[in-house]
Amino acid sequence: MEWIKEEVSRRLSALVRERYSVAPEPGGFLFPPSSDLGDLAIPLAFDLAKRLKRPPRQLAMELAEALAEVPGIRKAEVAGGGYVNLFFDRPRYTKLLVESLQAPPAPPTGEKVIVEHTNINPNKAAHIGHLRNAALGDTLARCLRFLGRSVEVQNYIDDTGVQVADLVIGITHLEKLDLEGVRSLAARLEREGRPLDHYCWDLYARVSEMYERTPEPSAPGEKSLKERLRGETLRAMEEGTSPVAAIAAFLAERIVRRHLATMDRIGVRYDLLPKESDILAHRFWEKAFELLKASGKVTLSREGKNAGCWVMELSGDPQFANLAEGEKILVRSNGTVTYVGKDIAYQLWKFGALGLDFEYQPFLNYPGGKVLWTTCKDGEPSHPPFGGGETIYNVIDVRQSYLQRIVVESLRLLGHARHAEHSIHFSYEMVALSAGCAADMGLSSRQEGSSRSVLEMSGRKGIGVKADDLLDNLARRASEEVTARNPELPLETREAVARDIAVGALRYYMLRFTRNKIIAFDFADALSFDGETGPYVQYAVVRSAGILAKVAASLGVDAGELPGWASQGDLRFLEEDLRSEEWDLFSALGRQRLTVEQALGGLEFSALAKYAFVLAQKFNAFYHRHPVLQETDPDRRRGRVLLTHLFRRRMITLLDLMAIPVPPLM
RNA sequence: GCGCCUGUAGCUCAGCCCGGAUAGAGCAACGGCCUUCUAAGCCGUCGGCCGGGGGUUCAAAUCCCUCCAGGCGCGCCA
Repeated sequence: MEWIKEEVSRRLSALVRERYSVAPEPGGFLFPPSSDLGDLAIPLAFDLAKRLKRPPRQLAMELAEALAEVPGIRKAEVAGGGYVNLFFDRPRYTKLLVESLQAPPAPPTGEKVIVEHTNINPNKAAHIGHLRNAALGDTLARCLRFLGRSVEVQNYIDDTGVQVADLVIGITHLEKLDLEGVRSLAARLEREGRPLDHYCWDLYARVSEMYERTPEPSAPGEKSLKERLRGETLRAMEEGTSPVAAIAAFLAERIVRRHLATMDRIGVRYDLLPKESDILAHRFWEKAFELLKASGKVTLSREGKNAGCWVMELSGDPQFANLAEGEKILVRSNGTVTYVGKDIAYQLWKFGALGLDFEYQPFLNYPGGKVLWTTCKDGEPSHPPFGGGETIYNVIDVRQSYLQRIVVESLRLLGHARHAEHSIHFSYEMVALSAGCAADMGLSSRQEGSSRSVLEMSGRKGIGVKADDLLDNLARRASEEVTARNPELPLETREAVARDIAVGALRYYMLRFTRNKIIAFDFADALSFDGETGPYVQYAVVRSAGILAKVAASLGVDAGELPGWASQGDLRFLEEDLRSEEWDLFSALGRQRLTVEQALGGLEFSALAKYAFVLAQKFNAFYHRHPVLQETDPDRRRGRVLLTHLFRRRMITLLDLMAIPVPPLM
């Protein structure tokens, strides 16, 4: 696809310049609605018509005449009001497509990209909203690598925040446990097979309930129970030596490991876990604060509402117009730094613009040898380089847009205009529970009656669907289906296939919606394996393997020899039928790279999912109508084997970008 | 109040950035296809004032303005 587009673009530019004496504009390409209308459509004549004041159809005729000469183009037709539709030389295109399979992947370029995603507070189990974040972030990282970028994936751990503090309060005040008690609780839960993070999900919700039950302080100025407990606990956590701090550290680490296990189930892994406690310990904020003060944009507010706070001046953007006095507080009047402040420091470090670094140690070894590192106090002298990215993607839900804007703006204020340009907030809408789903769970959604109503999940209230539970449900459903179809297989095999299907269904579901659409989560939708779903796509790929295996067996050759055997055929039969399903699939398979580039350009990975689905649909249409094994014409038979092989190879690559596994059977 | 997002078939969504060919899928409903490479499949039928109005244009779901409905954000929380 690429070679032909480049050549056509070149010809068009030259033609426009020489014959019509106007500046060539990078004209777009379209794909005709169906491949019998052509393989590539050029709407350039419409644009020229406007500029030259000539009828579009006439111009299109002239363009078509010139383009018919391009090597690789079989013919050029004028259609509609003035489209030029190009028909590729099908055998030639197909040969090039097959050759492209041999091309080695591009080695990573030196320019480093950092993708930060997941970022779950380590005080409760991951829910399906976190799965959307991780699936998007992971697909982004995989696509960047596919296009040859070198990528570092970070999962930021807020191990010193109020959320962890609240959990600790639950342990110490509701469960009345000390450090030893927590350890034995964790051990007991493990023996019983109950995940610690699931237990904490409930406990955290109980803490919120307790706060709500407690009456407000009677005297003005008196602190509420919540404020008092949080204050005490956070202070103890910061001091770092108290038993409370040890409880917090123990729970946070155990829960992080649980999150990593959950994410590993869906194929998501990380390079580094930067911890908030280490941002504080390595004095990142102090350094960032110096820089901010030196810039003159951050000053101590002496009067008004924000008196006693260090604030950053923000103006010139209507979004910031609502800030009290046009300033954003970075340091509170009690001397503590806000979340935004810490995030500015972290973002500076990610660009290598802070002048400080963390210390590092391995956190765990993934099966297969990959090491996940974490920041720490006394690190190992030798470690891979972290941070210092050229471009940073922060995968964070859309509700944080405002804060992300402030962080980017602060980079600009510090004179890092280029870094500001390369700070990308990859935002997406939340996952909420559909009205029906909420009702099933005994909850009521905000607006009864309205079909679009949803219920926002809330970790604080314990409202939501846990990631593990959804995955378990999917695997159970898949297992039933696999067993119904393959009762003779050993249980172990059936379960392994079921796991692949569960992951495929989940990853596809999380990707199929555009990112600014709220996912109204519904069990019926998420557990469906029919139609536009992961299993539909997986099934097509599994079928392709089945067909290839049968062909290889009937020929008495090894499956590996099939591509060589198949490419010896004469592909001219593809030219015979304009509406050939075979050609339609070959043609679509050539758009893989283009699709990945467009998905990345628009940060819209639903396009990738859609493309995989369309390919699967086309493959289904193809093999239902065109038998491979029974075909008697030797060239067609080889051609169809080639097509099946090409489909399989391309789909495996494509599905890997979304971490959708390809099961050995279904 | 200000900012952002959403509104397309009964339901869930593509298409909108960058205007162009009869507005596409999936689910649901209905009717067909398993003695022929796995029916998680295939084929067909039904279903649309593209939220309303105005404008720009040869051409608008797509661009501009405006209104309506819904969601989110705007903390010395994160």
